[in-house]
Amino acid sequence: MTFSITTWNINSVRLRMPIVEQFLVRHKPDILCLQEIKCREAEFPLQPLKDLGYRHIIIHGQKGYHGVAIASKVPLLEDHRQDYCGVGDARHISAIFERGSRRIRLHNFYVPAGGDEPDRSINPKFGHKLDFVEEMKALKAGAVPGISSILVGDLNIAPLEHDVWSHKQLLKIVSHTPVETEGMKEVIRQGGWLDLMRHHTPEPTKIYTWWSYRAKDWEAADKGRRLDHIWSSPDLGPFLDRIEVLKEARGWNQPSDHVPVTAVFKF
DNA sequence: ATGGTTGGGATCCAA
Repeated sequence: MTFSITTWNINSVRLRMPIVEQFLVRHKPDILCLQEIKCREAEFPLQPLKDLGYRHIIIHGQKGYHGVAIASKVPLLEDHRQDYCGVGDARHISAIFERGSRRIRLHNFYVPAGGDEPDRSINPKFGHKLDFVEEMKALKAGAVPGISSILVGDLNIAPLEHDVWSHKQLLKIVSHTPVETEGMKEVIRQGGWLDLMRHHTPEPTKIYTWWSYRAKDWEAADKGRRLDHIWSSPDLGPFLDRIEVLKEARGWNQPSDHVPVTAVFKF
């Protein structure tokens, strides 16, 4: 039995439904996790997803900013939304699903970008990001015996040297500063998570999932970063068949600045 | 060292 799950920061789901549908028709993941939907729950375009077989949809929306959603072909059980940092942002949604005899807890995150200045004393947005990451350290992949875990999302941190186009040039750039990358490594270590993308494609192979809108020619410059992630509890590691980073989606009409990342399991 | 683009929704903020 196979199972596939995609994470994609869509940067306005209403504007980008044409490419969401294009992706789903071509790639048919069992579950699609979206971030930055930038709409309220009532404004979310449910019908096009239901028409493609994604009948189980849960949304944590917000007017204009942030927002996360899970669209699934398999039923979603025991869903909840956690308010990280207690500021009322829609940045997390979670559910349990079943695949064969397995029960899996899925978390979908949109971690704060953190602003431009990597100093919390002058940039509160960077402080918010660090606090958010600190709170994520409590999330344990093996929290409930008999239930596996998958964590996906736009985590807005590129933790490893080969997760960015230039390690040296990005050390003082928000998303790759040591306090962020060490924080993320602690979230992984303390939570007992497995970084599935690096399990499949170890360093020093470069992996990017985001290319800035600001580059004149994103493809020629290729100054990307790995900001989007798929983690799991270690028990699922042996069943990972492949990871697909759909770089071509960055070149589609009216693209997101992030591309879809898919994990395919063979159980 | 600087400025570059995009989206939402309001004429600026966040990314």
